[in-house]
Amino acid sequence: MSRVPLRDFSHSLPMALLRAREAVMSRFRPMLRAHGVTEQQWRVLRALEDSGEIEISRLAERSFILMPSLSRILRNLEDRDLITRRTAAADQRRVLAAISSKGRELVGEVAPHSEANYAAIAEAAGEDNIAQLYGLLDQVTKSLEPPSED
Amino acid sequence: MSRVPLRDFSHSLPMALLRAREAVMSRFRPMLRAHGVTEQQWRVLRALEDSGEIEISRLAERSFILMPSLSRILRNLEDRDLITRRTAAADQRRVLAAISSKGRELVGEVAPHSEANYAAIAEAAGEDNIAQLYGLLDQVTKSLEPPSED
DNA sequence: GCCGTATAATTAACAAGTTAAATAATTCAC
DNA sequence: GTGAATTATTTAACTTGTTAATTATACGGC
Repeated sequence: MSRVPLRDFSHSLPMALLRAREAVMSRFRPMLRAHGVTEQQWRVLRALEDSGEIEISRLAERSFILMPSLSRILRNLEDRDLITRRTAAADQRRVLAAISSKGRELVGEVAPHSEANYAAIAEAAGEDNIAQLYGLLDQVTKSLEPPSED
Repeated sequence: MSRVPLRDFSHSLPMALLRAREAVMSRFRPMLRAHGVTEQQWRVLRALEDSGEIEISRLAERSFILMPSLSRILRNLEDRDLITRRTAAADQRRVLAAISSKGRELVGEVAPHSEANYAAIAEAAGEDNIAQLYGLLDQVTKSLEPPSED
């Protein structure tokens, strides 16, 4: 009575993705920490600088952070005067967030280090490997997304 | 005075890896939840079934969970009688963990669903895309790991 | 045998992930 | 216009991630 052999534990796709992500992020975290921001706080600041004032629901999509987490992160960043929040005049359910000048300053300080890290990573892993990886990740991600309901 | 343009926000490697992982995990989480385990608890149970009784430091490596998190997870699983813990006779600093019969039962229930999910994912994304992705992830991960200090 | 150091595991403290519930404002039907 | 259903955000509760500190045991030189 052969038991169904479980997939070799070390070869699961979620684990492989987690490992790769950790390999990348371990090169960023110390630098971000030195500037007093977490990975997610950095994602939010970067997204806000990109987008300008934006509804926080859309910010959640762009930064790929769930609303409950984002809510806490924005409270933190607001308390540190790195962002501002205000309710939209037209629809008072909506909240608009924007990066502050202090926030922009911080991004300006961190960005060069971030770019340097990306360059180092590209060099270590090989530009074309990275490019190929992007393509494959995008493709697999899209193919796994739930069938759009229209 | 052109400001250094930041990498297009939507195209960062950590984000791409995160998105892909989420696309995969969103197909597992509801099923695991229905059986009362989190993703990480499942990783631990699977690793323990694979390895037999094992030092928890090695368990941390295999399940890719940091020791403080693992400590809490093992307490939880032990409270639910899904695993057992004992200190090693030879070196009392070391703790050995093992899956219990109740834990094995749970794994037996969940495993078929897990396998079915993997099959569905492979079908949706394409077997060869997945295989190629594994290879690339492994390669990039290895190339980014800190130079071994020997 | 004793002391300093190293190692294994846990605990602490704070941030974030996940699911569900609660709040508040808007819209739509009537 | 009033009330039910909908939508945006926040809060709640629990689990995990991350870094630092603490505890307990083992080892090595003396």
